[in-house]
Amino acid sequence: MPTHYHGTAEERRALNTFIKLMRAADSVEARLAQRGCLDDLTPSQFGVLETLYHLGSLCQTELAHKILKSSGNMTLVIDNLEKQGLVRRERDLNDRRFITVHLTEKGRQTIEAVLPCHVKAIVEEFSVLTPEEQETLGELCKKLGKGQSPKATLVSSTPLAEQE
Amino acid sequence: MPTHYHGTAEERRALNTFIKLMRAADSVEARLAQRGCLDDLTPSQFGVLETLYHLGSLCQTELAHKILKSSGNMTLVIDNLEKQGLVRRERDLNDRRFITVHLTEKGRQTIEAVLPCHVKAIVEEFSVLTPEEQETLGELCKKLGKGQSPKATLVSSTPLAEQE
DNA sequence: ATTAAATAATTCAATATCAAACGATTGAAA
DNA sequence: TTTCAATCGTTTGATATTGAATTATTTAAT
Repeated sequence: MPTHYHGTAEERRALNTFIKLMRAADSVEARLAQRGCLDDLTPSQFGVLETLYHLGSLCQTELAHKILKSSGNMTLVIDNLEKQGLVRRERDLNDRRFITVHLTEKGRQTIEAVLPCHVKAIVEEFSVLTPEEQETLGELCKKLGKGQSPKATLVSSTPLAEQE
Repeated sequence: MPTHYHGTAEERRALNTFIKLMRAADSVEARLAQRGCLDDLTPSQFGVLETLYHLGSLCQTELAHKILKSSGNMTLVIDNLEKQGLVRRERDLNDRRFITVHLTEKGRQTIEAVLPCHVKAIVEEFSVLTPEEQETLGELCKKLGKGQSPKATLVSSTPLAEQE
């Protein structure tokens, strides 16, 4: 029956902050998912649709970079979106290695139907913080995220709002 | 060629904070993973081992609750840990519905070998923030995470450090 | 005591996710 | 021009993840 972690004050502070950060991110994400705004779309699917909607057609590698997933994963996500008729693949004629992914009309309608509800939900989630607190949180997170390697998550990494 | 999201100031503030929060969480998590401290352990596997190490033997439902995953998922994660000889299942004799999961000697050695490196990595990640900034970040995240539904992530949800 | 509701773990189907290996294509170097 | 390196997308194998259905067991209610 071992006891809990004990370390220096510095270690405990970092660990506590780490845990709270992760819990906050997960909590918000889970509650957003539970609201059901995203309907049947998985987070990655939503991320792709939203990215295409806001940035226009992109190739798969760019898309993977935007939602910060692997290229192999992107193949599957696009596959599933294509099955649902939400996106369309188009081989690039200039450079046949590339495949451009387009939003279909149905895809556009889908993202437009989902977006307002999702934005509203996010605003509600953050309403527990004052505007100033939100600014502060944003600043601190930015510093923390800045590190060396760029990585982020699904929905969160999409250009829903601009990163400065 | 649609443009980016435009909304009220309130909406943009919430969206920006949301994105920065998610990016920060993902960045930190990804960089921690890249350091390779966790060796071959997946985040969930690490979470289970660490929870057992710090809290002692638990049944699967408790374990699932601790690392905030579904019970179905827990079955698989424990399966894989058992294959590696890191944990051991034991049917509860008083209530045969329960299965207690124990850390094996090999499991204990594994988590003890991995933990110091991981803690060190977390401290390094958060060293971009001053102690005060870490406290502030922790406070704000706590408020945000407090919401109704409890949810968190793998490693982060483990009792590495105590939640107050 | 028998039945009904609740709970624990498992299973299943679908999707996600990565890393690594691979095939196709392109562009640059020899 | 031929070859080589780089890049793109796909495939594969392993693990994760959820939600829903299922089985086993226990507890509570009748």
